[in-house]
Amino acid sequence: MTTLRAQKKRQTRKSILQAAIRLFTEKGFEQTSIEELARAAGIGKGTIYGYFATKQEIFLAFCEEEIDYVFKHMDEEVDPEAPLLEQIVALSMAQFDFVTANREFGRLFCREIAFPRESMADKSRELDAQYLGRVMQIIQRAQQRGELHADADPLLALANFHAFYLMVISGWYGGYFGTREMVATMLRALCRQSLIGWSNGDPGTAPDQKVMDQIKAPFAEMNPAALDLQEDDL
Amino acid sequence: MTTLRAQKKRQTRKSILQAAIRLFTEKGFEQTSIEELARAAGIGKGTIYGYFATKQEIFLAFCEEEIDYVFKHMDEEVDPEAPLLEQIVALSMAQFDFVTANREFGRLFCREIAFPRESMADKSRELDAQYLGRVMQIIQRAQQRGELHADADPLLALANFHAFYLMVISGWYGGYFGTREMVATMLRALCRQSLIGWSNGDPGTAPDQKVMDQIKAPFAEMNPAALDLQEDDL
DNA sequence: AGTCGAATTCGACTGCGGTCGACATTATCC
DNA sequence: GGATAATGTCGACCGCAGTCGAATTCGACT
Repeated sequence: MTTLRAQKKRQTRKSILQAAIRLFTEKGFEQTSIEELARAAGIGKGTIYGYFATKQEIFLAFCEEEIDYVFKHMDEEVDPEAPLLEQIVALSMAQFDFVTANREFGRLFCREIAFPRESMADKSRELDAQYLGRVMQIIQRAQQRGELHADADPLLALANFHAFYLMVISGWYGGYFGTREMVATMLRALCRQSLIGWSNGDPGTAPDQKVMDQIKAPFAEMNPAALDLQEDDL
Repeated sequence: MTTLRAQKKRQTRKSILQAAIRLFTEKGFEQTSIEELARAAGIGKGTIYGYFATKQEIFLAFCEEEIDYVFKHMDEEVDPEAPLLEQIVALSMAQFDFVTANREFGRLFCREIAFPRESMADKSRELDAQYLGRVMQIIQRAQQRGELHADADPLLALANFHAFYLMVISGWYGGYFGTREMVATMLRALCRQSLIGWSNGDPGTAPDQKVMDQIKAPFAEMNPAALDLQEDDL
């Protein structure tokens, strides 16, 4: 018995999401007010809060829709028989491209995923499970075909690669890696280095030294220079 | 010639920061309104915006004050002669303890540091340079005394360890690591594993298997289960 | 000292996220 | 089918971050 009420509710929820997709894409998340969204969905402002508790929650629902779409394509782009390093880098960079397609959007997304507020933790975990699950799959396949040590801990490997992914995105937003190429190079260098400890045989080609130098340039002065305290207290 | 104006300006800035430290500590960042802050600092609301462009900026300035204080103590706790693994873990966990002393505060801090908005990028870089600089120092010392391969790239090592730090904090906020012990164990396991590839000789004792199992438990079902798309479109 | 321009202070005002309680619609029970 | 409870809907309203222009204070120059 799908009651009339339940039907309407689903319909309204969909209207909101469709309006969200349109407006967020058109004018961005922060630039779209709840009132606007409600009007576009053909309902009153207060009604929205019967479906989503906060604006952030609408954002996450929006992401879910988008990311479903993206992952469908992503799966086609990663060759399941390529070396582990290549698969990891390809998948991570695909995710990176999606996230940073719109800088502003990506920052909000990363914040919500990496450091979710209590109330969003479940939704957030659900979302990056999409990504983590795929990495895990890649790792397990690599282990099955003997590319990874048999006694290597897959979960530790997953955490390892996920850490690198997080770091390069953070570095991108922090301005440490200015270009996509630098991000890719750094990611690959990190994964490769760690695979030396994890894998049997050659983990992959070394990173491009020119790009690495480019990355390093701004860190020239980071030796012991970080300690200059000001003294103008009281 | 320190003009009267400049003196007043510095004084007012300090009043704001002192009020911020008191109020943010007492009732939290989100619970403190700009108006309140202004009143506590003995000035009008609008005046604050002559000193800080946004509320976030006040937050970062507040963090700066706090973190200066924390780092002074932190330096005393890390033994510069201990094995690299121990130093990295000790420093990272000290930072972790500081950041998560107040869960709410820490989340805002991490978001601002890891994924800063354009306008905050400089301030944000300046802040984590405090942390990164110390890690770098530890790495370089380890390399000098031969614990790390001479041809290991220090910057890559820095990125490597920073990635792990970011990941465990993110995991903590995402609810993957419920306790401090789990965070420490995971961090140590990751660092140790990567040091196998980086270092000469034994990188350190293996992680506590019981805690690792504890961490793994929730991931039992993460094999290929991440792919269930809903089909209620149109 | 007196005057003018620049810097600073201030609170009323705007816009927005989120709440609330009055009202409307649908389900349930006799 | 009619009465009552449960569930949805709505926009006026609240609190707060950030803006703006009028008013005030300060420094420089005569």
